This record gives sequence, C-alpha cells and structure tokens, in this order.
Amino acid sequence: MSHDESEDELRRQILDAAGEMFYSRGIQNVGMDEIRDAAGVSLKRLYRLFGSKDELIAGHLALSDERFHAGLTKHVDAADGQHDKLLAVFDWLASWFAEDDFRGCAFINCYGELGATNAAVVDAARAHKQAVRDRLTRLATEAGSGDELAEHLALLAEGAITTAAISGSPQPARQARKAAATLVQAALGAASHRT
Amino acid sequence: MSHDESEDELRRQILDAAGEMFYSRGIQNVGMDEIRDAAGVSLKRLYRLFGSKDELIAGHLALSDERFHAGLTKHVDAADGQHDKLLAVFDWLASWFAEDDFRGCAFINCYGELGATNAAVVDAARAHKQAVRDRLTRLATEAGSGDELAEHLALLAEGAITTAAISGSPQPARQARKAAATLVQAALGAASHRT
DNA sequence: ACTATATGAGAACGAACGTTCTCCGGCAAG
DNA sequence: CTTGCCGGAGAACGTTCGTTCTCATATAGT
Repeated sequence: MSHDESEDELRRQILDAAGEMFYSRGIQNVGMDEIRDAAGVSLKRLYRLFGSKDELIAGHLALSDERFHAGLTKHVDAADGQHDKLLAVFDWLASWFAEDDFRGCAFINCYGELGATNAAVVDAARAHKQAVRDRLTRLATEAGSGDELAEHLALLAEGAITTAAISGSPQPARQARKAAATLVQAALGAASHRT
Repeated sequence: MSHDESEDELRRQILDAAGEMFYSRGIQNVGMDEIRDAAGVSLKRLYRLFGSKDELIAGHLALSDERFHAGLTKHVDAADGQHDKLLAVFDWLASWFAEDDFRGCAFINCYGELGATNAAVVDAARAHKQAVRDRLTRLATEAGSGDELAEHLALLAEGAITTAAISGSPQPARQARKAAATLVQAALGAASHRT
C-alpha cells in the first residue's frame, strides 16, 4: 500500500501532461500512448488510475475549472474596491490571453469537439460557465448592482475569450474592459443616482 | 461532359449533407462513408469533386460563411433606421439560437477541434470573424458611431453565441441585445450631444 | 457489334487509436 | 534460495477511418 509517489501525485502528473496536450492540440489528436510517454507512467498504471480516456477528459476539465477559478480569485482579490474588482476580471483575461500557449477556453473547445457524443463534457462546460456567471453575479451584487449587469459582463468576457483565441491577439480583453466599464457606469451610475 | 446533375449541384448536395453532420456531431465524428451515404453519391465521385476530407471541411466553412452573411443581411435589411439595424443583429441571433439544431458557431467548434492541426481552419475562422466585425463596423459607422462600438457589439454577439450553445438556451441573445442597447445609447448619445 | 472509357458499389489497404494481454524482471515472505 | 505476486515495457487486438483499387456494368463513338 506504499508507493514511490502517492496516487494523488501521479494523478496530478498525468492530468498535467494530458491536459496540456489536450488543450494545445485537441483531445482526439492526442493518443493514450503519448500521454503515457509525457507523464512517464506505464499504460497499466494510467488505466488503473483513470479507467478510460473519457475519465481523463473529465479530470482534465475538472482541473481546468479549478485553475480558472484560482487565477480569477487571485486577480480579483488584488483589486481594491468593488467597482475595480468587477473590472479586474478583464485585466485577468488580458494576462491569460497573453500567455503564449493560449488557445481559447478549454470547455468551449471540448464542447465543439466532443459535445455531441460525450454528455459529461456538456455537463462540465455548462457547470463551468454557470459558475463563472455566479461569481460575476456575486461581484456585481457586492458592487451594488444586480444579475443583469453580471450577465452582460459575462457575455463580454465570453466573447473576448473566443475572439482573442481566433484572432490571435490579446486586444479583445482591453476592448471588453472598456465596454464593461461603460456598462458598469450605466448600471451603478443609475443606481447611485437613485440612492 | 453531360451529367444527370451538374457538378455544382452535386457539390452543393454533398456539402449540405456533410455540413449538417459536421455541425451537429463534430467533424472527426463523421466518416467519409457516412457522407457518401447521406449525399447519395459514390465514394469515387465524392473524391473526384473534393479530393480530400480537408477540402470538404473548407467547403463546409465557406458555405457556412455564405449562409451566415445571407441570414444576417436579411434581418438587418428588414430593420428600419440605422439605430435599429445595429440592434437587429441581436434579434437575428435570437432566431438563430432558437433553431432546434443550433449548436454554436461552426467556426468556433471547428477551431477547437482542428485548429491546432489544420491551418486552413484557423484562416477561415479568422476571416469569418473579421468579416463579421467589418459588417458591424459598417453598421456602426452608418449609425454615426465608430469602430469601438462595433468591436464592443461584436464581443457581445460572440459571447452570446457560445453562451447560448453551452447553456442550451436562446436567452443570451436577449441579454446581449439589452447590453448592446446600453452601449449604443452611450456611444450615440455622447456623439449626438457633441453635434 | 466492338472497343474504349467512365461509373457505381463496395472491398481492400494502411494507419491510428483505445484498450487489453503477454512476458519478464524485481522483490517481499517464508 | 524459492515461490508468488506486482509492475513496467510494449506487443497485440479489434475497430475505425481516410483513401485507393477492383471489377462488373453501362454507355458513346465508329
């Protein structure tokens, strides 16, 4: 019952290797043999820990979601003021888009490729996007606005992600930020006039 | 040099059949044999007309682009006033999202699946998205605003497409329209105050 | 009628892939 | 040292798929 590395460490190591290849090349363009090589484990171990490629995909999406929220939290927490915290979301997008291996949203890419045949992928994508909207709703509420502003900002962020991916430029983050500032101004300005 | 059906008709017939399957199921989940069956042609004819699956993919994207612009034109032309023409874009999105086989943007789905291995797909997606932004820029200019508003509306539209696909609801079109109205108001209101 | 070309139906081929199996070496227990 | 189990390396298997080939048939030209 004792190993050189714990099963959790191995799982993480495999998900790291597989995830990077899944994201950069598309899931169906990565074979289990390549994952075995990149992770430095045997096929037997790989299948003992994950059972099937579909489980690996599910794990990859779970890890992506985790990292997404961690990165977002870090940027938002660093901003001062509830107004700025809302806009910090878009600053975080800018830094994400500037990463040299940026290739859009893992969930959207996965949805396009596998959504029609793998229900778990659709569920994971839906849950992830819903969680993002929920976070924006919380931020908007704390800033004194409501659901509607949050949904609008979510649409801007979503659009910026795919536009940045396809155009290959990080600029959409800045444009989205500017549009977001206008919407925040319109929403909070109106609210503060009322109070 | 005479056939029952012209080569152009056959090409269209094949692209229709292939395109529907590509879009609904993902490209790598559709085999050439299935396309042959659905289009009712022989493999030989299929390969004479297209040469390879990659050419079929390129043709599919070209046809998707054509239909996209035709549908958009129809909706925008039906709107009265340059202000309403800008917002008509989002009404058109709403009717698109309500189609029962709606599954997001063919270009984005294709990009996620094949972008890393097929440069033609990336080029087609980039060109398509750029063309959409150009159209919005034209509409925004005619409405008396500039590039910036057009980029912002493009981000909203883009975000609405993927959000509608993944959430499975057409509602993002309405939300995007509302946000767009706010942005248009802010941009044109400011402009008209200046004049 | 005869030849030559073209076509359709589908078999065949070669590669890739997910998954399982074989074989062998190492190691712990007795 | 022997025995029995566990794990690694990778061969093997069965399937799928893009593409090409075979062969029988139909048709056009002379």
